[in-house]
Amino acid sequence: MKRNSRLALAMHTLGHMAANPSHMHTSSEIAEHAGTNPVVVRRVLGKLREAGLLTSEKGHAGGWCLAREPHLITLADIYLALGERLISMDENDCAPDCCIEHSLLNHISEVIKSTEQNFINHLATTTIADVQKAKKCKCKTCCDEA
Amino acid sequence: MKRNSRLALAMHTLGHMAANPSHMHTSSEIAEHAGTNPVVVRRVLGKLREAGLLTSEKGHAGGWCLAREPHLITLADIYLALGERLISMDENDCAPDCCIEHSLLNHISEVIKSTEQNFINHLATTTIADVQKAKKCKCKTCCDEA
DNA sequence: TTAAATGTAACTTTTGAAGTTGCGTCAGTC
DNA sequence: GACTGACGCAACTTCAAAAGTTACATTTAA
Repeated sequence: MKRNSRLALAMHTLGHMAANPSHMHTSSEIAEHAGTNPVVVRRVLGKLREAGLLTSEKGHAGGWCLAREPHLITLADIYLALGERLISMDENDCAPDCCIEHSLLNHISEVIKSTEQNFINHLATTTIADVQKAKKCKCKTCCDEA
Repeated sequence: MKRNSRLALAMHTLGHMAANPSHMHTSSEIAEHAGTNPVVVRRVLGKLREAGLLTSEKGHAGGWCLAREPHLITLADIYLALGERLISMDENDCAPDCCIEHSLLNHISEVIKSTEQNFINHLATTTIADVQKAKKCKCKTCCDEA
C-alpha cells in the first residue's frame, strides 16, 4: 500500500461493507482484499469505530460491520473520523519575529479553513450506499457479495 | 525546516521580495533568513523562475528578484508554479479489477478537482504586495527593507 | 585572475506512514 | 474447561519522500 492511503482504505472498505451490511468482515479478509496488513486495517477502522461509524466484535466469529445504514454514512463522515487535514501549515514552524510570516499566516489560515470546509461539503453529498450502487462492472473477484 | 514546506518557503520569500523588488537577493541570504539551505532555496525558487515569477542572475552580484510587479503575483501563481497537489489519489494504486474502487474514484476525482480549484481561487485573491503591506509589526530583524 | 553567485547531480539524513511481530483479552465451539 | 479465532495494542522495523549536504561546473563582475 502506498503512502497516506488511510482515507482510500477506509472509503474502499466501507464501500464494500455497504454492499452487505449484515456480514461480519474480519480484518484479515479486509486486509487481503486491500493488499495490506490486518493490523493496519484495525488501526484505520478503529478510528471509524471511535467516530461511531463501525462496530467491532471480539472473539470467535467477531469482526467489523457498519454501525448505521449505508445511506446514512457519507464520505465526509469517514474523512472527519480519520482526523486528518488537507493542508497543515504548522504555526510553530513560523519564525515568531517575522512579520511577513505573520501576515502570510493570517491570509492563508482563512484560505485553508474555507478550502477544508468546501472539501467536506462536497464529500457530504455522497454516501457509501451511493458508492456501492454506482459500481459499473460485474467482476466476480470483488463484488460477488452484491 | 519542516516537511513539505516548499510552499511556505516560496510565499515567505516572495513576501519579502515584494518589500524591496529592486534588491537582488542571494540564495544564501534567503536561506539564512528562512532557516534552511541555499541549495534548497535554489531548488524551490528555480520552479518559480520556470513559471516566470522570478529571474535569477549568475555570477558576481547575481541573485534573485521578482520578474513582475508585486501586485501582479498572487499566491495562486506561487502554488501553481510549484506543481504540487493538495490531494493525490494515485489511480495506479487502485486495484484494477475492483469496481468499488472505480466507483469511488469517479466520485472522489470530481471532489478533488473542485476542491483544488476552490483553493486556487482563494489564493488568487491575495498578491504578495498584499502580504507585504498587511504586516503589522515593526520588528527590525526581518522587515527593515521596507 | 579571482571572487561570488547560480545550476545541478549525487549523496546522506530525517521523518512519518506503513508494515510486522508478539502477546493479552475476549467470546464462541468442541 | 481447553481451544480456536477474532480484536486491541504496544513496540519495533522498513520504506519512501522531503530536506539537507557536498561537490563541482559555469558564469559574471571587479
